This record gives sequence, structure tokens and C-alpha cells, in this order.
Amino acid sequence: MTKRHKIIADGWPGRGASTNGIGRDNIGCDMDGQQALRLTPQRRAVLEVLQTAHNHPTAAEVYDRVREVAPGIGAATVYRSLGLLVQAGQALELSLGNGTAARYDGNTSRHDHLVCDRCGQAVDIDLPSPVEMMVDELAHSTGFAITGYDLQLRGLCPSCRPGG
Amino acid sequence: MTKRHKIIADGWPGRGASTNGIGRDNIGCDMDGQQALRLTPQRRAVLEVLQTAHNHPTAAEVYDRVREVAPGIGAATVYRSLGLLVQAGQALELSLGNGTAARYDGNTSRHDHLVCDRCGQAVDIDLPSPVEMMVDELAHSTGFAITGYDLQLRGLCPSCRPGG
DNA sequence: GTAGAGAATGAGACTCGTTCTCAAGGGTGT
DNA sequence: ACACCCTTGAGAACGAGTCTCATTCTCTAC
Repeated sequence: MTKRHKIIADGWPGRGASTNGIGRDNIGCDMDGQQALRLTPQRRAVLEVLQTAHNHPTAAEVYDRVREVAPGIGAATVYRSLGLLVQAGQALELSLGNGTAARYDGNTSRHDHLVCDRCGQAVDIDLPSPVEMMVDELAHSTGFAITGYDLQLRGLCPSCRPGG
Repeated sequence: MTKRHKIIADGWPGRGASTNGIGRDNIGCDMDGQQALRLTPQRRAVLEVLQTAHNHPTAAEVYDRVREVAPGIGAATVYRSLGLLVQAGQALELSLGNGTAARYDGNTSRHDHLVCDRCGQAVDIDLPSPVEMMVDELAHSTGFAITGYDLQLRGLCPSCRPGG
């Protein structure tokens, strides 16, 4: 999947194409000739859950929280919305490497994560990443066109540490 | 899962506890009072597939290759063996962050990976990792006990690049 | 040699996360 | 008004991985 979508905001009806013509904005990338992606109420709800979550919810957690706002929403819609938001650059998908469900992050600026091996919580790392410096060298030596990277540090969080 | 096992080598019978008493060695960690883990023929076959693979096979690929040597082996045994070998430090489990199956690596020395977004191939990175330098600082600022890290760079391999 | 304990196996059912399919609903442009 | 197309929700389907269980085998003690 390499397609990106534009996002256009809409209202809050029930089933079907959930647009009502009230307000409209693009939050995805623009002017690339690609099909616009509507920010339907369902998608907006998913996006708001992501942006207000201070942890990194799984799709199932997003689904639960979205249902508080939109009880009738289906799981497929949540998964679809998450995928579209990630494509639109409005969310990040994290695979925290512990074999569990993917987690999502409303903080789309480049940052790394520190994951607790025991409880699974993930915290953002605010330090500047040291990886940048090796990208050019690596691109040259491997022939890869490097588009990004994921750095996850693992360990035990303060409350899971033996002495804490 | 934090248990580690010792591994003791065995022979190559059929079903059941596949030991025959011919030869025996430990390749896991030792002298820790934990239960020894036998290197049964099935487990040895899994280990050999990992060590001879130049790519990073998925569990399903390992299963396929092991069946060439041991046609009767079951999927559960392969999954169990992979998990045990990872615990014993004889293999690494990679989650390459593309939502696909876990991959395994017989090269157990610490190294990073460069993953092609299109074809999924992963190559080892031989450069010294720049992440070490931030570990201490991060442990101090977050309170985590940092035990390791995973760095995966993403991009397009030479044959998947637009111009190649 | 024999019995008992314990470990490992293979088959298949099962769980879980995710994607796919499809009919229905609703907005949009003409 | 109408046709077209997008989006939705429900549920089936899928794939990866785990669990259960009867069976088979080794090891140890007697």
C-alpha cells in the first residue's frame, strides 16, 4: 500500500456514506491528483480517539473508545479508518515487536518508542534520534532508497522493574 | 516469557520424546539451575534451517524447509521449537513492522535490519549501531531498565527502486 | 527387565487480530 | 429526479500462532 488520500470532513449520520455537506476540509496531502478521502464522522471519531489518547491504543482499544461516541460503528470501519488515517499521514502504526496487536499513535512527528517487556506500555522518546547519521552511509553501501526507520527500545518500565 | 533453557542434543527417531542417547551437548545457557532443553532432531532441524538460511524466513517458511528433512513434523512443533530456540539465545525473532508474520534470524549477534517496503526482503546491517550512545541517557530520563532495542530501516531495495 | 515419571511429539481444534465481501444507505454531480 | 459512487455495518473468511490431548519415547529407580 503506497497510496495516500486526502481527507474531507463531513457530519454525523447513520449508515451509508456518512456525509452531510456541513463543513469540509482536507487534512491529508493535496494537489497530487489522487482521490479525496472524506473525513466522515466515523473517521473523525477514530482520529479524535487517537489524538486524545496519551498511550498508544491497539485497534481493539480504539474500537472500544469510538463506540462510546458512535455505538453502532463496526469493527471493519475502525480498521479501515485506521488504515486510511495512517495512509493519510494522520496517524502512525506501531508494531512494537512483541507479537501482539498493532498500536496506533496520533503523534505523527518522527519519534521513537520505549516499550515495556512486561506490561506492554510504550512511551515516546523525545531525544533526537541518533539514527539519522547512518542513513546516508547505509543508503550508499546497500543501494536501498531509505524512506524511514523504526527504533524501539525494550526494557522494564519503572513500575515493572524488580525494585519498583 | 523470560525463561531460558539449556539445550541438549539428541538423535532422530519418529514421534514422541525424540531422544536416542547418541551424543549430547548444551548450547543454551548453563549452570543456572533451570531445566535442560533437549536438542531433539526436530529442534536441530529447525536450528539448521535457521542457520543455513541467508534470508530471514518466517515460521511458515521454516516449517516448509524443515519438512524436506523431516516430512512428518508438525506445525506446532516448529512453532514451539522456534520459541524455545529464541529463548535459548540460538535465534532471533524479528517483527519487521509490516504487519506480516514474525521472521527468524540464525545470526544471534546484535545487528539491525534494512527492510524493503515492496518485496519484504530484509538485509542485515553491519555498521555499528548508533543507538548505544542514547541508552544510558534514556534509562536515566525515563526510569526504564533498558534491555535491548530493535532498529529497522525501511526503504526500497535496489531491484524495487523505481530506477532499478 | 519392568514400571513410573516426565518430556516431546503430531494432529487438529481453537483464539485472536485483521481483511474481505456484500447489500444497503446516503451524498454528489448532472 | 436520477444514476453513480463512496461509505458503512455485519459477518464470513483468513492467516498466524497457541493450546490440548493422546501417544511415544527416554531416563531413572528398583
